[in-house]
Amino acid sequence: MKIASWNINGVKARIETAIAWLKEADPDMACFQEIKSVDENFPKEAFEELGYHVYTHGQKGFNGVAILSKRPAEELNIRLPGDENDEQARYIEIVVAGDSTPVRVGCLYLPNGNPLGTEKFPYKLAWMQRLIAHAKQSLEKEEAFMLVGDYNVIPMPQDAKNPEAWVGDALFQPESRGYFRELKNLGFTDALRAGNDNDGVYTFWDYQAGAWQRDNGIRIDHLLLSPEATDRMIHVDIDKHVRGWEKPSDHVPIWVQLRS
DNA sequence: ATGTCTAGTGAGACTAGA
Repeated sequence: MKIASWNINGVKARIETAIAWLKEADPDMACFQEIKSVDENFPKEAFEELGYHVYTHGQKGFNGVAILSKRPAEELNIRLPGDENDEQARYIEIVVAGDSTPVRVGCLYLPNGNPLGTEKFPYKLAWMQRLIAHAKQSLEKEEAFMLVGDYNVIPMPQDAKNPEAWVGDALFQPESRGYFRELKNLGFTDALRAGNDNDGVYTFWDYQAGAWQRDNGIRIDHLLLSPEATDRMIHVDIDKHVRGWEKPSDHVPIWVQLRS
């Protein structure tokens, strides 16, 4: 089972690019972030034609997450528990049947948190604490479980081309990195780092200042796998070439193949 | 440090968010 995550930066602007990638990559499940669409306007039919069941949790203007899955959801949960006043659409989770045991996938768009000194940064940290609490509870189920998405966290200096440029940024604060580490240390495996210590592995290149042409990237999209999912991991990769396509998102897809 | 993009509003020479 191939499971992918991709911040598409607007489903309306990205529909042709997304369809081209789905046809090429043919994932069994695709988790999208930043759909920037309300549920009613999400182009479900275009994805259903490719054989996907479509689950969305959108809002007007920005944020928004969606999961496309060839297998139907046996369970669907939206919103991260822990704050009933949080209106931002940043989390959707489904469970599908695997060939042997169920697979639970949470698709998340973690708050950016910039600029520091505003309410945005404490919101990010509070959201991360809620994610840790939810992850802790979910791990107790001892399922093949994964938390995938745009974490807006650069875990280590080697995850940025120019780490010094990110020192004052919410994506690279000690608190942000600390909570990411705390989450991972609950028992998850950072799929990409399971067998790859290389520098220069990125998932995001800014639209500005020729970041893509200079390979000035950061690794902020992550696949965190529970022990049960990690045991079934066959391959993980980043579809870097998609950043060079016409009308690209500023993020690229990252995916993992699990033994079904 | 800043060479951009997306959606929304309302029809911008705009703004917010990233």
